[in-house]
Amino acid sequence: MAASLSTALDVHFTIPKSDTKRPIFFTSPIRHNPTKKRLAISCTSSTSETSSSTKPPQNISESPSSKNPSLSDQLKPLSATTLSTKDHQAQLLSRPKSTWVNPTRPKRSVLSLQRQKKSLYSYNPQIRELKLFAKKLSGSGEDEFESVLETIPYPPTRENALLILNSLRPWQKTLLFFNWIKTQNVFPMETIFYNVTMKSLRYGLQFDIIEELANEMVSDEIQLDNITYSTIITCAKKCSRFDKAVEWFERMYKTGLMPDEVTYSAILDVYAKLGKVEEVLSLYERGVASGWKPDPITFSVLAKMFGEAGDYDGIRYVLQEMKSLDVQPNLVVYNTLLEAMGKAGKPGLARSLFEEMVDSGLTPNEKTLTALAKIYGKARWAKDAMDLWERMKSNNWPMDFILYNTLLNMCADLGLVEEAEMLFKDMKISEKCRPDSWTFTAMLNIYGSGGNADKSMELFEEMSKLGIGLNIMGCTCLVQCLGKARRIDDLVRVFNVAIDGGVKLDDRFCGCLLSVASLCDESEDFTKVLACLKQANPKLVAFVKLIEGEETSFETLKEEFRAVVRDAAVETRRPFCNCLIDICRKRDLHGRAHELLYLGTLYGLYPDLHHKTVKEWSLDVRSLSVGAALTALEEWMGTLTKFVQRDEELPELFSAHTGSGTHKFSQGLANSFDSHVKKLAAPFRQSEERAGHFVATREDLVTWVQSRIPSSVIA
DNA sequence: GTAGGGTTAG
Repeated sequence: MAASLSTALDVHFTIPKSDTKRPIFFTSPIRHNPTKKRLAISCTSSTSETSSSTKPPQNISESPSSKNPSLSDQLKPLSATTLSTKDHQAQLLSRPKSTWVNPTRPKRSVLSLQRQKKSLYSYNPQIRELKLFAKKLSGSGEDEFESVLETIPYPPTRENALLILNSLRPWQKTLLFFNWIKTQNVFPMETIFYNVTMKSLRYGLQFDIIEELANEMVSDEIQLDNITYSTIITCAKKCSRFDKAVEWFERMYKTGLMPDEVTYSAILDVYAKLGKVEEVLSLYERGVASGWKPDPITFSVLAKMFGEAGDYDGIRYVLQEMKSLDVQPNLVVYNTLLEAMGKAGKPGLARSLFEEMVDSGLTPNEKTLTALAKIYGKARWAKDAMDLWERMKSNNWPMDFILYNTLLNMCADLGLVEEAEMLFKDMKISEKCRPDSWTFTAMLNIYGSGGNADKSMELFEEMSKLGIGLNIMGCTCLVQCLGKARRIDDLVRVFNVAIDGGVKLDDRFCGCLLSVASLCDESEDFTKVLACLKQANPKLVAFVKLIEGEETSFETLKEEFRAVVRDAAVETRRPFCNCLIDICRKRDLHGRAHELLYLGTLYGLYPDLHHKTVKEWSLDVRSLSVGAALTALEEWMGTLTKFVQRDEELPELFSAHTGSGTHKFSQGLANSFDSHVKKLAAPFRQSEERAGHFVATREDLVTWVQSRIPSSVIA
């Protein structure tokens, strides 16, 4: 992966294929930077240095083949004057790691340390009337535009036109006005007119038009400056046209223009969003080596990138860099770092970082608190969550609707029903944070997980009244809850409302319906649920019918099961199989249940079900439904019976791992398992040392197995 | 939204 570092950068900076020159620019800073250690951590296969050593020695005197010099070409004078080709090759050969830095010359810059200056506006006494006119123009219809244009209160001089252009929106209006100024021929078009127009186009995500304008600038010989390039690059990024962002960055270098720190951090973010971590680090380090002191925005870009990758070492690197460069994180940087800590699974460090932030005198905003609430919820840190909540209230920290909804999700994670109800009430009486579909989904999750079907249905009715649509997640929670409460008629009603509301039913939802079907005792209910499921997934229902058919052969079952599994989303395959086994057991089709468990194992849905060491054999049923777990236990006992019959060697200990289910709402697989082994009088007992494990000794198990084998068989 | 760069939800 990391072998791509030097090659990828070469490509990005458009080094002609025929040109094998390895620019010195690409080799220097890493070796001399403290981040080398960090690179070594993040590169598992090789570092940039080893990757460069895999390249053939490169001829630095070779002339570039392209007309417009690339960045590396621009830097050619440096390399050409400091080392002859021969010397350089000798260097490369004598040192497998080909990094070389000229000790006598300063490093060549990759960015301009001076930010581009903006021109100052002179005061325009007609500002009020011109802004009013711009507002009128913005609000005019397409067909009125020209007639409104004629009412322009002052002649479109350069300053007047710029003022209007700056106040126009949306982008269609800006573009119309921009084109109109061009036709007036009152003054020559300058870069700033293009920049202002492009900015408006960027709000409208109109990358293609921006690119047209940029090309027009090139052909009309109007200079593109750093503001033009950064606008083009960020627009391409917002439109997910990353290739275009990189392309324009390269073009800038080729024309001989150095990026300033704004353009530079914009392109860093492009590489970051592409997940090109090594490239980002390399660019960052070269910038620093050029004398650049990155600002908080840059660190925010880096932190976000490492957060997305869940890379804790990277997050530490960002913190360390800010410290060593003496850059104080601002609120955005803290927010990004907190989010990143959450994604890297470090709730404790997020907590200390938050305290550090507060101690530094910063006041958390909605985003800070949203990040923390999410982290504490996912980590199931109820105490910290409640402390945070208290502080939010006593300090009057800001709230918005996303924070409210995140807090509700946190309540769902922690099983805090009353607290959720309080928040929900707060939202209803608030001005700005009225409950939306996310809010109701969170509440449906909370009541649904707690098995409160009455409250869930109240929410459902309330949503209908408020005209808030049910989404697929809320629908799934509701159907699951109603299914568990055996309120099948309500379930069908909800299902129909969802269908009418255009909810797109996914495999998870189908799995949920299938599990409800597996719970149904009454065949009438079973039929109703399958009728719903048929609308979402007719093949699945056909397969259920096939299972029930006595005449269905194993071969047919196998083929059709394969098709069902193949068509299902990966994460729903095992749940589907679990539910199908449950359905079999519920309908006394035990033979089918065993066939399905076999097929599920055959198609890899139950990897790691069995584990064997010399001393212990174990069965891990944690990812199985109750029916599937019991089927697996029976299957296992059958196998052991054969072992006993054949007098084969057995380990001292047998164990079954059910898990103990720490979540407040989790339904105990352990309990069902316990009652089943009691029913079978099997010698498995819940282990006191190992939570969530049932254990049996060889002696007890063999005795039990023998007691079940008819004497004729033993004889 | 003062010609340009970074952060919030299954």
